[in-house]
Amino acid sequence: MKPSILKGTRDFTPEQVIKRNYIFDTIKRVFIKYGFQPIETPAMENLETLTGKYGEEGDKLLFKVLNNGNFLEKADKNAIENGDYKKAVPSLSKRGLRYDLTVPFARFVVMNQHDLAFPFKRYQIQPVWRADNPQKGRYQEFYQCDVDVVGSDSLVYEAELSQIYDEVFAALGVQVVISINNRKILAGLAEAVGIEDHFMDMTIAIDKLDKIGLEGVQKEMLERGIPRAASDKIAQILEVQTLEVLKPLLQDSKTGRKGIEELETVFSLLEGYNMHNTLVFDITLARGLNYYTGCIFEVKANTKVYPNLKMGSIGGGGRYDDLTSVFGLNNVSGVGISFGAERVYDVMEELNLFPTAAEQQLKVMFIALDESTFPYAFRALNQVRSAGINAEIYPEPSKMKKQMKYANARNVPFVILVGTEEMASGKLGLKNMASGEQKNLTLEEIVGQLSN
RNA sequence: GUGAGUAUAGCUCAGUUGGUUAGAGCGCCGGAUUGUGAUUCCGGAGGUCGUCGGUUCAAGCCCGAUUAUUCACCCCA
Repeated sequence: MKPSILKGTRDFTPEQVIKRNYIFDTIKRVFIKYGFQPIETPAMENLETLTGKYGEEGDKLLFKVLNNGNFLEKADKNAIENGDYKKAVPSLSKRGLRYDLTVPFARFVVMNQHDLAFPFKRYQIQPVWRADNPQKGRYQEFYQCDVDVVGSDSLVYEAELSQIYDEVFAALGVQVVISINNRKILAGLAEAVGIEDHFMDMTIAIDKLDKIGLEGVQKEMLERGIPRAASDKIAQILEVQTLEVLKPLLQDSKTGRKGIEELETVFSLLEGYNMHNTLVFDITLARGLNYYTGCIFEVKANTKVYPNLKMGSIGGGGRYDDLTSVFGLNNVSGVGISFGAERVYDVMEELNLFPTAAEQQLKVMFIALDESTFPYAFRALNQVRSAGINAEIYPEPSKMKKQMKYANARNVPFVILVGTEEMASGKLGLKNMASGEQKNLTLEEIVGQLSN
């Protein structure tokens, strides 16, 4: 058969894995620095745990796992005959692949609530799966890197999460714009123009602003049943750039005032912190997910610095006051952000931001020239390894040309040549593959040189 | 789920209004050089033109279907 891999999935070459780990390691280091602890959850969850948490669209994109054994026996035959596939699903599949890391985390918190110290700060770096059609920067299997805090509504965490975004992208060398808004401000906006019942429609439309423009947003709002007078007013307010200007406009809305106050607190906590990137209040930031209740975040590569880059958001998050309640634990507030590692990778690749040093792992390769020197070279290899140097030996003493070619293909910085002369003198040939320079040195001298 | 584009050597791609034996660059293998890779020179291998069907004297090229893939919409990281 012809080998192939599934749509939207990828194999990774050693070079790619090394680069991906560079991103993961950088993110992890910052998470740990801010006091977050790692957890892991299974790739598969009870389908029931996942369904209904991401809206109707999300349910469609959930990967469902077919039951084992004779799954037809227990299938809901009525539903199947009536063509009601949605109703038939629970009888055919009791498991699904996780769609994000937040819902499994909420499940985890509820199940382990008696063993956790609150506020509980966790990070989690694992793959998730979505049956979405792939396109640029979008895959069916991809990693998310999440940090969340549950069990506190302190705004200090919003401030910390902003700093985490800032530090990670500073460390990776990507210049970003971190946008921050507050769902309460959007709620206040809906209140101020009298369309509380169309709150969702309004946020979905606003969320598309950078894609379809202000007129497009107005059009979308009209299509979604928001009266023209209200949409005009909203459009007007969306042009507001600062909290100071916004404040009087939302004065009549208690929720709106609270949202502004929260953002002011976050900004004041961050006073004196030396931000490497841009953190901006952006009233047009909405985020589609409707479980957010407070501050919301989104990160994009800075288009002023990289005008030709075409990539959507590379991170997002926010506060959700009641995520665990669907699993039976009420009044536990959480706030968290996520890094889209795959998109960060694509951005860094496009901008050529990976350090070349990260690609080199093997330091030296031994080349034995004949059968009699091979065991000698192998023992020398072990000594080099004992000194903590990454090393290997070409598996057979074949033609030097062939061995050199392999070393070159492997991108090894040094080779050590071992022939009968070298074995007799105890001085091995250390060759620098980049410069071509070659010196005869004792094993001790070689170890000393390679240890630098 | 909806729409558009693409499918030719291991990779990136040419291929004329349909007309002899389908090409290039890179890579791969061998040699120049039996103790030196990357550079140079010489030689070589490698294709059911995604798949199935149709039109035609003749199809890589035209038509239909199908699969894969890319991009966009919806939604999202």
